[in-house]
Amino acid sequence: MLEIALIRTNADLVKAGLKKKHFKDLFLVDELLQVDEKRRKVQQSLEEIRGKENILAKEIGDLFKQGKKAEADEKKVQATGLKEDSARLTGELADLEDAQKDILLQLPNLPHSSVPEGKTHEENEVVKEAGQIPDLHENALPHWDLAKKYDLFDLELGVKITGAGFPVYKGKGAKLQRALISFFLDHAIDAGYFEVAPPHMVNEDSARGTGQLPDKEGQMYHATVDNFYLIPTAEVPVTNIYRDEIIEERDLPKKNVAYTPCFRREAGSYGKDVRGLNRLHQFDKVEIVQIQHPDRSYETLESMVKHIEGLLQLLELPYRILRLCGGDMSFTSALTYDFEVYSAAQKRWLEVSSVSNFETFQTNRLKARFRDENKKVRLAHSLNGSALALPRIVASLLENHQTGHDIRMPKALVPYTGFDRIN
RNA sequence: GGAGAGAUGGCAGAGCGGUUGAUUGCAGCUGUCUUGAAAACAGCCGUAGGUGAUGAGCCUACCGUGGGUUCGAAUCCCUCUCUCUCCGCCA
Repeated sequence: MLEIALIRTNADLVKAGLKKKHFKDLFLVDELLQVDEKRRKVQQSLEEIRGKENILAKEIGDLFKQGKKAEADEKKVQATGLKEDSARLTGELADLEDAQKDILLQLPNLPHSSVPEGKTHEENEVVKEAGQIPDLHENALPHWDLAKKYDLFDLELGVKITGAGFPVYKGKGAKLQRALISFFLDHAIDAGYFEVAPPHMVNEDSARGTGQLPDKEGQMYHATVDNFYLIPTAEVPVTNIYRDEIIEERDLPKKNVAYTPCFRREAGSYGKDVRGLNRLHQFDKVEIVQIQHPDRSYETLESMVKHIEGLLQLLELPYRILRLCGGDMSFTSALTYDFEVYSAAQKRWLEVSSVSNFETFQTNRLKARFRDENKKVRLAHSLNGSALALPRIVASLLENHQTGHDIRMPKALVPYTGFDRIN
């Protein structure tokens, strides 16, 4: 959620940013300013009346103590008269506040100045491409066929137990999951992240805090009896650790890493995008989250990019880093880098990580703040990134490292898997 | 799931219809003293919104949540949530 103060003082800047993000309803900004002005007027009149009511109430109390009942009753009549006005204005104010919030929730975050112009993913900027794309033999198999050949996971079995998009990992496939999770967690801990294992379900407040609600409830599984949501990413429970908190500046940055399964309904997906492990309803992911001082959040973003890049290098996968253009960025992000690995048998790039700086967009809604050197309470910046999401890493690991008679494991992973090839 | 008790500022803990945004203690901050520290003493010490200059000051709101009663509610009534104790069930 954008800060109203910024919109009030820099409406043109806000509009320019929204335009870069290809946000259509620019008129909302002016509408918001009008509502805000009206709201403040109503609030002022209401507070004036409330002030009078408070004074009267106090006077009545004093009169009663002095035993001057008649005078007190007279004041009571006055106070009752004020009540009508204040009740009316209270209702008006609540409506205006709702209207203001409603518009505010519709406005996406403003893009950072380094965000490239553009509307679709085709205009994303390739910042870097690295690693060797393997020259596979002709009968190289896509990962879903490799899974059958080596008995690594079974999607049909998942359908029987649950439904489409819920794979059953088996044997070395299952162990590979466990190995990757430990591998990712250990490297994050080495990089100074503090591990947390959060709940896999969250309440409504948390879902609202990170922006899944009110808009994206269709994306989440909902346990209606208890009104809990299955998390679509660890970002939700981990970032909510800092909801309604004020952090001392010396305690920044807060660096957390968490492994969780992620649950996404992914309504409307189809075709080659969902084949094999390309898109699932349940998958495992290790997520890194930071709460940082506004002056240092972009350095932090770069360090997160470096961390993720290091993981891909250790896994010996060909990858590229994209800086997303304004139109392709998420609603909440100010700057996003996507990481893609090349899946050599499918011959396509698969997104395995997305790392973003949200600046104060999330923390404004979360009320995640810090106390700066002048004792002033300010909104912190929040950042997060996948490090990494497992299924597509597995897909690309299997495809890129297949030899025809087995699949080689990258050296860095062997201590975790306990085997150096799948055959 | 059943019965009971409770939810107040960073923590502990008063208050139970009228200068209570809230006694007090601890923690924290500033000053005096000290070479420095400790101790002692004095002062400060919640958040949000509005208005001011992103200052001072002033105003309003907030004592788990949402309603209600009243001129006035942390204090009374109702709803929900959560915590604790006991019983039941259980990985």
